[in-house]
Amino acid sequence: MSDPPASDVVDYSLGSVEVSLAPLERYEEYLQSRGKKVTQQKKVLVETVYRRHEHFEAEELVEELAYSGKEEDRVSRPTVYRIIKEMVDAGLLRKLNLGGRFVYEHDYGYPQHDHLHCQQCQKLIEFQSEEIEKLRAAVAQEHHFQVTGHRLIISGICHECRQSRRRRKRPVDLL
Amino acid sequence: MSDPPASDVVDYSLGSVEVSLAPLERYEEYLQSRGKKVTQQKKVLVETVYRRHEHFEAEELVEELAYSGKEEDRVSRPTVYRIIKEMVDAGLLRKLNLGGRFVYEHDYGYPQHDHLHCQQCQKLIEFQSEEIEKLRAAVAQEHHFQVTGHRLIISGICHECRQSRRRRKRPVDLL
DNA sequence: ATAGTTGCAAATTCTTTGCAAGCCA
DNA sequence: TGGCTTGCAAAGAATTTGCAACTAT
Repeated sequence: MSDPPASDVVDYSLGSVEVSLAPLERYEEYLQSRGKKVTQQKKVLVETVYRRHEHFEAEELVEELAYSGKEEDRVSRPTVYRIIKEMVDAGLLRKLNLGGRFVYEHDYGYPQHDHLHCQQCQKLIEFQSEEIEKLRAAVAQEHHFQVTGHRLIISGICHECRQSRRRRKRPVDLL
Repeated sequence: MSDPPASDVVDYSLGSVEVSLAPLERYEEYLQSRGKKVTQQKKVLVETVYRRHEHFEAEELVEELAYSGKEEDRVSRPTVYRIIKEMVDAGLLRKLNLGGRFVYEHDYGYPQHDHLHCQQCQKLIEFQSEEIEKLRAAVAQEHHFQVTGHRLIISGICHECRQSRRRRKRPVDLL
């Protein structure tokens, strides 16, 4: 462990949302409300996951925690999976599907957003748009559907990859 | 096998798109252009998948084809997976992620659309909206991103499930 | 004390691969 | 014929489960 983020505002790419509790506190609140326990492993997971704002896969976390510095901070594979799932339920993490792969991202203290997914370099670019909210509401009303959320992933080729492609496609390079 | 659909227009929920070739013909065209072969198994898969317009999972198809009527129409598990993948590449099928599960749907002769996913009964409701096209284009331009497609799934509770929930929640039922 | 938790090993689920035999162009 | 395909059995990757030991409350 080490100093956990004080609380609220952090400097993330899309900014952040005002939250009154730090992730760990919020998680503890969730756990207590369900009669679940706050363990060393859960603290390690929250700390590790919130130490940086990046999308990650379950197995990446498993590897990182299998050989982490202090022995007391090591968490087994099954437990990593169990806790990740609990964190998703708790609203701390969000699970995304990228054409077959699952990645997780912060879902607490972070604004609602969607993604552009580069099929070439696998990069994820976040963006926000209020239009989607409206669209959601309109479609939902039409179908008497009660919306709880949505997932929008726009796929294609990012700026950088387009440039390298263009470069590779120049006549001179093709000969 | 049995009589394959004549060609173009069929009566699907969202209507259909004008296509000049029947799915099988289109697939054959794809195969020929790549020096791949048109086999009995591939014909069976296309016929089975296009016989009805429903979302299905790979394993459902495997089971259906493992015990199908005529012995000559049986297709092994690995082959079902291989051909499904090829059909996706050929543009006949589209692969969707539903929070952990993969389902496939027709992607040829069928209009572009998105889904409402009921978290209660797992039902998928299709809908169309031109708004998304605009949104896609706008976001893409802003990020110099070249769009090839998108996936939007709005999740929540469908009309029917809302009603049964409401019923279950009436005071008299709660006591 | 006691119910939730953990790690380990084994089991599952879904999908893919190696390879010899078979089939289409 | 020659190369793409198939089926079978086995391998894999990702995730989950049974269970005895452990720990937070």
